[in-house]
Amino acid sequence: MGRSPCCEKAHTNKGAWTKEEDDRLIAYIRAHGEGCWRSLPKAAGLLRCGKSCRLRWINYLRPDLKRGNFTEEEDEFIIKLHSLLGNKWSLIAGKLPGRTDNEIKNYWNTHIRRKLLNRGIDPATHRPLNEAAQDVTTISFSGAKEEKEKVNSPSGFVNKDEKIIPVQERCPDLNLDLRISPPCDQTQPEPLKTGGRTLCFVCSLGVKNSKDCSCNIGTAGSSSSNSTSSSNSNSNSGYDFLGLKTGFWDYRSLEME
DNA sequence: AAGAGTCTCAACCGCGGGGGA
DNA sequence: CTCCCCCGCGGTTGAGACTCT
Repeated sequence: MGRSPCCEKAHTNKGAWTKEEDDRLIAYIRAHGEGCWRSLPKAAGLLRCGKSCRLRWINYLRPDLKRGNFTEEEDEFIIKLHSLLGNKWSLIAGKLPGRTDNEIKNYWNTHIRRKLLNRGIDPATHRPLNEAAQDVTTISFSGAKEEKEKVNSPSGFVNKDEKIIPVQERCPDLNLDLRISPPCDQTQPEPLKTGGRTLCFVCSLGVKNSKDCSCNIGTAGSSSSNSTSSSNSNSNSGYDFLGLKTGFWDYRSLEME
């Protein structure tokens, strides 16, 4: 059972990289370029697996990396992107030149999470913590006793930080918590404008030719007939980013997936 | 000064998806 | 169409650094 290992573990180094290993990796990639990580270690004379080489290069050795502290602007940008994209660290990193997904993920978990909590904002949903207690109906397959625990909890919001005492469930193998709530923010964010034209959020992120484009700039030249969700959704209704019309990604609507 | 506790972040792990055979 | 290989992603871990008592 299980997957075969990505490489011969018995003959590979693990743990922190040495200066010599770094130098070998840099020299090899400078000479041959990135790619084919599987065969790279052998070719470069490294006793590492390809994944480890890739990670080391992308997260630490790449010449275009911006080392150093995150600026306040970057903080806010990450928060905004996270509210829209969730834990899609690679997508977020793609919008922050010189930053890596791993770096942003670590920074989120160590700094921004706490920052948002201090502001009274739930980092997972980007909603006020006390607001989350209201207007959320939880349909739970677990016992009524647990439901009572939730009601009595200060926030009433269910997440892993809250110690909900498990009780015997009616369906021990099935744990589906479905929540229904109204959209958080009924007001639409102000669309960006460039040169007198209004950009939808997708275009403002630099995504080109997206079917989710609602301003017809990013999709200019492409047929609009094949887009049922975006074409009929947007003329006046704000963003339809990834199929969501509200301009605010409500993760609770996705939790049941 | 030293031990305990906490924080940070580089690195690892396992999984899912894309693409070629 | 299916299988297999490889890449890339997100979650997690743990060693070292830092702070507190």
